[in-house]
This record gives sequence, structure tokens and C-alpha cells, in this order.
Amino acid sequence: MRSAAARTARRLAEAEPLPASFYSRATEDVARDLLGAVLECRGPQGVTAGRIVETEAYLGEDDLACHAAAGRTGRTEPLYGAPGIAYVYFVYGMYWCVNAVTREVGQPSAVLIRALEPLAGVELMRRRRPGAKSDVQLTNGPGKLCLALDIDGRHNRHSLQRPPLLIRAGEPVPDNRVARSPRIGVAKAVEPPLRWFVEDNPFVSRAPGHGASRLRARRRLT
DNA sequence: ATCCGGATCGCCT
DNA sequence: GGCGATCCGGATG
Repeated sequence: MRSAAARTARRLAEAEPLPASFYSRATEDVARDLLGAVLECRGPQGVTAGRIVETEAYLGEDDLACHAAAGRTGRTEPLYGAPGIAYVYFVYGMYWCVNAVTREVGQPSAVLIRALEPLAGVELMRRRRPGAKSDVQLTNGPGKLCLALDIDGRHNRHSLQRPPLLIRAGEPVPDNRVARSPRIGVAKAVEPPLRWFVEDNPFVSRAPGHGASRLRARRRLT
């Protein structure tokens, strides 16, 4: 009853949090390297965690799709903070999205976590996402994963290196398993492609494996 | 498979 | 006043 998957989950659950230096780099590099890392949230109900399989880079004030394009405001303040803290924002009047702040203090950029593959606390996630028709729907989108892990405004500006919210090192994803595409839901600044995802992973928010969007969306790194 | 509207509200123009 | 870094359910091909 001790499957390889269970052992892997256990090892990842005990891995060290990624250090601040991991985030003090170009936002594109952080977005790519966050694939495979483990996002974990602890709360009164227990621990939930998942492997990051999809990310997007938001580059700063000159990136029209980045919230920092509006400049330094109450909302965007965390983006100007220390690399390695969380930027958690409220959208569409009902959802939260979580980012990891990158580069350096005063450089307002971040990586949006768009999808997870559940690793721990799946039962808890199911209770928090009663409408999900399958486990894939638990965390295959930025708003969904925040509901499943119970991430919200309380976590805004919180360090990602200690509980209750943290990102641990995980199994690295090789280049031949990584694909890029334009960012989702972004009308402005479609180029360059700033979305990274694990190819063929079923938990990616928009599976590029079907339909006409396939050729457009799928662009492997190697 | 794809398109569309509704929910719901903080934020910036 | 209008619009989102979204999600869901229903209609349409």
C-alpha cells in the first residue's frame, strides 16, 4: 500500500522552501523554474498542497497586462516588495489569485500560479470545491486552486518561505516537458508568450491537446 | 468543441 | 462608470 506516488508526495511535502534568492532573478526564469515546485497552504482544517504545472510571468510597469502598469497603488504595493513574498489579489468580485513576487525590491513583477496537480489534502480540496465534477477540476485554474487551498487576502504580502503559505522545491521539469504560450485572459501584450506549462499534464487550465487551439498554444522549449 | 452571459465588487479612469 | 491575470452553466454547431 506504499505506492511510488505516495513516496514522492511524502518527499516533496518535506522538501525545503525555495530560498529568497530563487525569486531574485528574471521573472521569466522564475516562472519556468517554478514548474514542478510545490505550493502548500496550512490552516485550521489541515494541509493542502500541489505540484505547480502552469505559470505566467508579469514583468513590471512596462508590461501592459501587469497590474503594475497602473503604477504604485494600494493594490499593487506588494509587487514592489521583497522577492519571495506572495501577491494575492481579488478579481471579478469573487475570486482570488496568488503570485510569487520576483526580481528585487522596487521592481514590480511576479509569477501567477495558474494550475496545480494535487499532492496532499485532496479530501479537503473536494470539500472546498463541491461543484467540481472530477479531481482535475479541483485546481486547474488560478481561482480554483485558491479555493481548493483556501488562499485569500490574508496571505497577501506573506513570505512564501514559511507557513501558512509556502513553496517547496520539487522534482525539476526537463525542457522537453515544458511548453509556452501567450498568457490566458490577456488581451494586451499577447507577445511574447509568457505562460509556461507542463506538456500533457491533465491539470493544466486549458489543455492544448484538443481542438484548433492546439497548434497555436503548444510550443515546446526544445 | 466553442461561444455567451451572469455572478459580483474593488479598483482605476 | 466600466472593466477585469475567472468560473460556471446553458445554448448552439
